[in-house]
Amino acid sequence: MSCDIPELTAHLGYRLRQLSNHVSQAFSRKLAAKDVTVAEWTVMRRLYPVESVAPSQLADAMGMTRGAISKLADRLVAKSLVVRDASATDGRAHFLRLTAHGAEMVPALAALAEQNEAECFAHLSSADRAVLERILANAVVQLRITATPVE
Amino acid sequence: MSCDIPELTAHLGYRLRQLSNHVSQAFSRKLAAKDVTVAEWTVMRRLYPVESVAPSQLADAMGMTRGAISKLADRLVAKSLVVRDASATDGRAHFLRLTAHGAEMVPALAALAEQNEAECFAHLSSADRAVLERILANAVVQLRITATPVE
DNA sequence: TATTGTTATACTCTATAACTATA
DNA sequence: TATAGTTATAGAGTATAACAATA
Repeated sequence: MSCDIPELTAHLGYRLRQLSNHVSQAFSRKLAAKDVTVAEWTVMRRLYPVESVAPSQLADAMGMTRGAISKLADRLVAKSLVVRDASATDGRAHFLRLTAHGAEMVPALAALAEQNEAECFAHLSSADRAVLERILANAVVQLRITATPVE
Repeated sequence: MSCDIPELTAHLGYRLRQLSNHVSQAFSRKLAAKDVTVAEWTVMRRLYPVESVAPSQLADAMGMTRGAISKLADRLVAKSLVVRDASATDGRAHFLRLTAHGAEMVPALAALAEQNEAECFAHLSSADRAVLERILANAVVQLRITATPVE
């Protein structure tokens, strides 16, 4: 026989992706009702508590290229959720800022995030939930993961 | 203050996506050296132990549309890793099958999967690893997740 | 009519690299 | 010359829907 190859399901990476995709897709469907993608929500959530952020800062924080952030910002501007401000001191620099309309939407979107979280992890015992939280947080530190997930 | 919104990092879904993206992207980079994507590997791994599989079966098993499977198959055929056979009994039906070249590649690709798994989860204690395995496997059952993850 | 599979179209996200304007 | 940001291009993935051939 030629089957000395482990099953796909034997890999933690496979299981992780399976569950993560399910959770993200469920969230994506909820956000779609508000015409917002997960990437757009993540930007909005990051802009919400601050005055404004430079695209380059956002790119670093989210582990995306500046080109990708530019396109994301284009979509958010087209939806009137975000505006671009020119810097007063540096002719090259810009800042992204939530519009009043964008800021108003954040609590509702955050509620969808909470709802998704509740639905997807309702089956976990509180002990399992705590363990999973600890393992995931620790893995992010151990693997030196800095990027914000988008997909 | 307007900050009654939970941090992004407070969500299990966020952490899960962060780790899952890291693991998948690391795997994707390893596979790229062999000019294979994660989705292509998953198809190859599924074809490996069997004679042949219909595109529709593959679509169901992987949670993808038939159109998506068609495109994936096109790429695998273009790379001479897979061939399409016509069914002898049903003029509509086709089957996908690994070429000799494709089958030869599977063990090397499986080794990359093992290597990625080892690198990404080396920091886990064996107890944590067992717990994570149990939690993930149980979540897949509880949430009735049937699709093979691709991204 | 229903089913198999392909094809067309469109959208999101990704990356590299060329480009503009400014420092 | 280096930097900030945009834009162009290309590729992989997603989905819906139209289509051909066959059952």
